[in-house]
Amino acid sequence: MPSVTIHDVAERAGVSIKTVSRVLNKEPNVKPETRDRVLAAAEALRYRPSVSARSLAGSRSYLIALFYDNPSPAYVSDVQRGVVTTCRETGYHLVVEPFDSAGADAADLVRATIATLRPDGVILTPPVCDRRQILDAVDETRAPYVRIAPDGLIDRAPYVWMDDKQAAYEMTGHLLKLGHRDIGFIMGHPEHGAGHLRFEGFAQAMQDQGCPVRPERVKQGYFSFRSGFDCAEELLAPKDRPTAIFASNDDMALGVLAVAHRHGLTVPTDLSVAGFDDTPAASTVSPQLTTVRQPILEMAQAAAEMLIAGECELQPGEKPPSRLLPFDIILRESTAPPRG
Amino acid sequence: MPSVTIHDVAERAGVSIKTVSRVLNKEPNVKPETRDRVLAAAEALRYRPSVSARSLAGSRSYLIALFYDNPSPAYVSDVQRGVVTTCRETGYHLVVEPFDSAGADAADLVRATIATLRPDGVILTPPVCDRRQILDAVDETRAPYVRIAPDGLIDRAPYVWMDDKQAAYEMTGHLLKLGHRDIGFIMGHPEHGAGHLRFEGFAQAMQDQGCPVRPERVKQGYFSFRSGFDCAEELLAPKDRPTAIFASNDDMALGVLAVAHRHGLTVPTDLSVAGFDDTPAASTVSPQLTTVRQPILEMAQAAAEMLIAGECELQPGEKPPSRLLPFDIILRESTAPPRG
DNA sequence: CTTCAGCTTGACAGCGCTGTCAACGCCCAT
DNA sequence: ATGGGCGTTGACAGCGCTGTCAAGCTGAAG
Repeated sequence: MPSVTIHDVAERAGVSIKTVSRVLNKEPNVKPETRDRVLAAAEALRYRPSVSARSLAGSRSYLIALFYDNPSPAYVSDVQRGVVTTCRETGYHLVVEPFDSAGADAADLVRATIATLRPDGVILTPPVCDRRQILDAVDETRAPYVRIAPDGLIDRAPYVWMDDKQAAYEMTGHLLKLGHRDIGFIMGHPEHGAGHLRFEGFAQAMQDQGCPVRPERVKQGYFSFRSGFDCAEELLAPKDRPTAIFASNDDMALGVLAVAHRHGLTVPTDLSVAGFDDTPAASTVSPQLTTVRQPILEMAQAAAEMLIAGECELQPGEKPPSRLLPFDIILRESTAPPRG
Repeated sequence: MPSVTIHDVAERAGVSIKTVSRVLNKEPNVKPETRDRVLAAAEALRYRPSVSARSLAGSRSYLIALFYDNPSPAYVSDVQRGVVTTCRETGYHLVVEPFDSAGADAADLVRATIATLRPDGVILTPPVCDRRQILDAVDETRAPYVRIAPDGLIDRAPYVWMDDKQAAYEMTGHLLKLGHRDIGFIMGHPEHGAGHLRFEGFAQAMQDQGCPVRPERVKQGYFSFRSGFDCAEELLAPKDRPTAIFASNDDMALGVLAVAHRHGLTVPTDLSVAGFDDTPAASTVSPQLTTVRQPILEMAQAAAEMLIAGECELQPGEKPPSRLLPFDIILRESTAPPRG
């Protein structure tokens, strides 16, 4: 391969390869003039250090590994873009490992991948970041890792997150401020922690405004369009129905929209609907959905930053760091004051 | 790091590291008994060769790089899963590089990434695989690469594809067989080649059945929901309207559905609608969309196979290989015989 | 003018593996 | 018996870089 090596740069700059290495790694104690010569030579030769050589010789691999298991493609896509954005600034690269995190050999795959790649950091998204077996496997390799939006196990390892409860609180507040008093809520999958937090936020907001949360107004969904549809059917069929419905995610909110439509209810005039996640569909449907935007990209960026900065190489007993990122309440067409 | 090296395995098996290397790389001329001893030792030690060391010492990096620029998340997700599936069987890993392929520094990014990573293969998806600048950049690095569903430049480099024209031909045939004679067509983005091919397939099918393609029935869309919506508006507003509409992709077909709905038309009774791509939304909406499923995952798998098998390391003048994969026509609820 | 700290630089030894090449032993043909 | 071919194995030299360590130099302090 006709590739240019550090040697070529050293020769052209009239210094030793070690000095080139110093300059490229921004090590201190290099005379500015020397630095400039080296930089010029590297530039002229379009020199790019080999990741393999660096990782073999040094203590960094310039690789971040992302393990994920089938969250929505849009979610994964955002995560990847976020991570890569950060990586670009620092010469890092992202290796992706989609896999079945519930499979029998999931932990082995994680161990094997980390062992061969020796990434400087590992990123885990839900639901991978909530599986003990996987966390154990990663721990075993001693590779630094961050979890994105983990559901509990807060003290165990570093993570980045957004405040689901607060977001649900504020969204409910929005509905309340609009004048709604009778609000239906569709819960998320019982095994998914965020679902629970969102309900808590809802309940808290209602309580703070002196609005009772009527049990028959709260339905158990599963984050799917279908479950949203079914819950909405139960909520909207009776004569006595809520003036607004807050679904724990957009897919279910879409189900609510469908049911409202079937029942001849106009959204938002007859019924306000709020979702959560700001999925692409949320702004495609008509009326466009009022929802909560999760800072997915930002969380991913933050995760990569923490890893690359070395913030996740913990001493035993050290408290794992974490970062909280702000969400956005996206007001669109599906919410309005109640009729009358 | 307390990681086990090839040395440890060699010691445990009582052979030289070279022999371990032979066994792991499935080189010939190793006594079966020796092979077994080595394998047992490697197994016992849970040995995993270091990708960096292998790539530095040998001629393979065990890395595949995927460059992509914002096709839909679902598309990218499928591509990645396909590639990774193949990678897993052979100890390869996938590095992803989302980027702005139209940016001024796009080619540089490609060059730099390939130079530092030295991947054994590069995969390019639309629209990246259609940009001359990018192809030139990859060529320059002499890294083997495959394009997924490229739009032309057929002789230039290896690729995998599906027959868009034939698929559109067959889908149109389906509509025709149902009894439709007056079919509207919504074209894709003019700069996206698949769009053109799909139109050709449509036109060909119409012609073969002696159905004239009326110019006012063909609208220029841009693959977006919005553009589909607008085109459908033009198609459906007049009294004289087609009995079926074939949109070049699902997003636009969804737009058609929305317009039909606004106009009080029932799909498929009053209007048949066909899409292309089989996006997730296609089976979520009501009525579910009749569409064409692209073998995205399979194309990605094939691409990785070609790369790993070395089929893409071409001699100058050698004809680039390609693989054609079969699509599926997915018949769902949105198409039916025309009224009366 | 000497001393020593501190800045700047380079020599050198690997990192963990593969490619090359040579050595060894075996079996068959002569 | 002898030579040649080939299956099997290991020694060894790097791959392109970083970490270590020491040398050379400078300038300030004594």
